[in-house]
Amino acid sequence: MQIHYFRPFEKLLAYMDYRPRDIEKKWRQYWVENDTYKVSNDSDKPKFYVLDMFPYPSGAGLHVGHPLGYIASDIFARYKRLCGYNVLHPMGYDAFGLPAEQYAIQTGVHPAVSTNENIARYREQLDNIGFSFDWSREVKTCDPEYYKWTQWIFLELFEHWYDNAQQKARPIKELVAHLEANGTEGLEAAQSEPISLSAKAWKEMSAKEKDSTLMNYRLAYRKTTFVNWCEELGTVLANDEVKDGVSERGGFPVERKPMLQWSLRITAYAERLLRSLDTLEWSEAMKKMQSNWIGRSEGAQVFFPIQGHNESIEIFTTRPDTIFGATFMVLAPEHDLVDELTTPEQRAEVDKYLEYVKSRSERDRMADVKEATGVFTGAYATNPLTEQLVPIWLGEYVLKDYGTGAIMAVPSDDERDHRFATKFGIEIIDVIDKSDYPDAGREDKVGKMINSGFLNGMEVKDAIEKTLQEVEKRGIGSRQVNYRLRDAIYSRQRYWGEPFPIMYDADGVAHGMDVKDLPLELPDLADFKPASGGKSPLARAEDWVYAVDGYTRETDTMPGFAGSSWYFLRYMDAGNPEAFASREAVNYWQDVDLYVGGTEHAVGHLMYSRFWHKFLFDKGLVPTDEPFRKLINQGMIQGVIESMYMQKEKVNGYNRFVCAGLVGEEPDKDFVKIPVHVDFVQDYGSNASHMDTESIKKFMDWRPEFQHAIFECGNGIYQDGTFKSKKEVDGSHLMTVSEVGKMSKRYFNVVNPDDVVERYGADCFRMYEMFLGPVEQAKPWDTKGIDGVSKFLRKFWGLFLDQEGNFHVSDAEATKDEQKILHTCIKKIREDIERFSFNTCVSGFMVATNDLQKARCNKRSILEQLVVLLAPFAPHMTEELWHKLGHEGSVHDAAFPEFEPKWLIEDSIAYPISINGKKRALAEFPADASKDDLEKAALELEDIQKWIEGKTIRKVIVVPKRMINIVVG
RNA sequence: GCCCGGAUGGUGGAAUUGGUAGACACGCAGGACUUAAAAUCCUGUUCCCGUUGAGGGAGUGCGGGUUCGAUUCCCGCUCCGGGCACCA
Repeated sequence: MQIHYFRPFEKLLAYMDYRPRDIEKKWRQYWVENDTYKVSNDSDKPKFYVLDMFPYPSGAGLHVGHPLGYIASDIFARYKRLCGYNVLHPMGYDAFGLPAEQYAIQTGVHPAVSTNENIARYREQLDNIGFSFDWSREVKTCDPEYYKWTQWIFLELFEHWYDNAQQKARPIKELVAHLEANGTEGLEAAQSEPISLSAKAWKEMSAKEKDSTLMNYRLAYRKTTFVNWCEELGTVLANDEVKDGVSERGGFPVERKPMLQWSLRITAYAERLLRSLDTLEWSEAMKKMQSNWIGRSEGAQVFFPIQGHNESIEIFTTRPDTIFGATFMVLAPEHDLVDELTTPEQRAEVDKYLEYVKSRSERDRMADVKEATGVFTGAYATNPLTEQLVPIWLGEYVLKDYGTGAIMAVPSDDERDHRFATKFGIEIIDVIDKSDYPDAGREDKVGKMINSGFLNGMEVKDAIEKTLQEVEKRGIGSRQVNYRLRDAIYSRQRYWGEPFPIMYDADGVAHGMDVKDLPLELPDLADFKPASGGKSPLARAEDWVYAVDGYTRETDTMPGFAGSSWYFLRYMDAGNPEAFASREAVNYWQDVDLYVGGTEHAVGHLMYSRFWHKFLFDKGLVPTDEPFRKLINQGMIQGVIESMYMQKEKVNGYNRFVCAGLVGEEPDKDFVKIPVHVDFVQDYGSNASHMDTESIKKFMDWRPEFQHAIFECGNGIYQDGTFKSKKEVDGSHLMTVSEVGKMSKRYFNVVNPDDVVERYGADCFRMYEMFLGPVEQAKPWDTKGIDGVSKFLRKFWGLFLDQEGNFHVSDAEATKDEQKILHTCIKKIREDIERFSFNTCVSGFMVATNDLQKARCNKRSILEQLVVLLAPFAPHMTEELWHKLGHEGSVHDAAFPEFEPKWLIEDSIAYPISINGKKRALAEFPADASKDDLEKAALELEDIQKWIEGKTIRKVIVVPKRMINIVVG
């Protein structure tokens, strides 16, 4: 049949031929059969390590937000591979965690079972998207073969201390040797609290005493810390789970309770963690967050002697200059000296206050600063410089774990101290005259000292230095560097985590297990509820706890960040039974070149991983001091949340839903928002979102408890299948509320990538996720726009087809214009991938495809290069085209196209010409025109003449190859 | 409360180093093809005034500033998102 020339039918054939479902399935199988993505540790090529933050496999499965970062990193990994690198691009699962345990408590399903099911589901979903992961290196943190090494690293931390002089971790044995020889003399160690000890005293200690002394130095050690304890739930809660002093789940009272817990001495590494931030290619924001988290401050440690006691209160201040204004002291309510200090007269009031503070979460205590709370202990301390007596108060705004848990309060120069003093009528002495700085705030470090004895007349900066000298001279304190960073609490009273490889002997002395006995596997349990008295569920497994004669096992488990602090190293040599990774593997892969993940891990995971890595570096186990060279943060993909207003009170026993247009100014008073499945809502996500009569019927089928409810809108009232009209209009138009928020089961707005892939194909899904916007940015998901990308892919496919829809490319030489289209595209893709701007890559491909279609180009020399260029983005389609072009191997082993600038050289350039910065004309001038020529030519233009007529030309700015601006007055 | 981000047409976004604001898409409107629909192609689409295809004004959350020129830099706000140490 002869087909006459008209596009539509011809195109129809072309598009019919592109069947993503068949193509994608075929090539995915081919890749598996050919080990296309298997990576060797033995290669002549330069290495490149692209890593994603591994997911926690939740029961809800992946939604379209999860793969965003994975797609970006996959594109980058594939790009690097095409550029000739040996690319490590692995994936695994952060598989220990609370949700699985919670689920187990509710349903009795063992966390291992549900976790494995979830992992299987994740794997299916991931496979569906066509990632280039080397699955032979998969890790699961809950796998004993994996957590064996988590336990091993913990033991290494346990067996080391930090030498501040050498600035590195050293074996405990060397510390013991030092103590035996010299006691604490000459010892510069990171420690919980300063102790001094003679060699003799050390030698005379009992095993138990030695153990607790060493705990003062170990990098993994035990100490008492405060936790949010919920008696009713029998467990410790995260700050997140505590709302207004009660548990979010159940509303039970929560109190701050001291507990003996394992901690990691991350503070020993504070300075190094801070300093090496400079060497990282992370966003400034991310570095700043880390640096703020570490919170280095220089100042003075000062001791305030307590009147009538032998002890002193140690404080740290960054403003020693203001010491003459220190009119009172505030201790954290948990401070060790509180009990001792409190006078009998104040006892009752102090106890009442302590009771109140117990119910306050740390978050509340930091957030509620408007209203100061506190109580007087009845005791006084001596200000060591003024020798005045100052009252000692307790206040919840001072936190036990920050600094020394005590402050000297200077109401004149500290906002919170001022609020406190004002409320309780404590004396305020102005010590800085700020009259030269009218804009300065209370806490600004400027002005001249007054009322400050020997400091009077000095500028603040000099006064700080002078006070430091004076403090040291008088022996009442010393210069000190303080960090906000706290040691990481490492114990969890949970089941689903790594068991500690620790056993206690009859004296309660902690012993690390022998490495050959690792992994210490989690015992099986039928009941995952916490054991009584704040004990971990593991305490129920008595056979396990008392398995070794004379010893009891630690029953707490490790926290979520344990397994995730080193997983990137395991990928280098997954499955190695001899070591966490072989020396050769670690030396070859070195570190992660590109790490992609969410900002929500800004301080937690990223800080802990860096700390562990530095420790392993000290041990010579890894060759680099930092694990993640470059970091890219992906934004969250949000969903549209649609809800209807339902009146809180029922009407004649029926629920009443009311149009958002009818609820008045303060809808929250009388109405609650009931989330509606977004699929039911017309025009969802817009101001016009509404439910018509059909939508309401669907809603009632979905939520049968509302089948007799009243639905009222401006048009009328709908109930039990009948619509009573208020006007002439028939049918409901009930407005819903549209918000942007988390994609979550509870809002019925989750979009499963499988559904999108099924409909449009994985290549389309991948490119659409990228096309949505910059990877780093949060953005709402909307499937509506996906047609544009789908159309693009079919158009691209169409370039390879003749008018009959047969595959046909021409071997004729490409024209200059065609080369220009190609090389414009190569340049853009190369540059944009390098700066992680994947959304603009997609538009670059669209532009090239549109241009080539217009040029009716089907030249092999052009299209073949474009196929390789597109391969990282659309791996399946390009693989099909590559083979159709006659190649044998995979397109993913081809070479990435090189950019040749010669094709983009222009003879002339279009210059915008502005008058006073406003564009008035556009004109082509030769590319090599001089500044003077450009100025002259611009002024002569007709369009410009009318603007400068009768005016003075004050200045002409010519930026060659850019623009011309004429300033007239 | 503290720390870190973000805000550009009806929508997602582009503008890489201070130099043509709105690339590329979605949506919408009109047209071609079709018995019709789908699909596809073409044209238009920041807003306002004006209009023959003239021309002009405003404009990147709000208010100031620096500059020949500001989405971009500085100061002050508003709103939204993330983190704040046991969610992962």
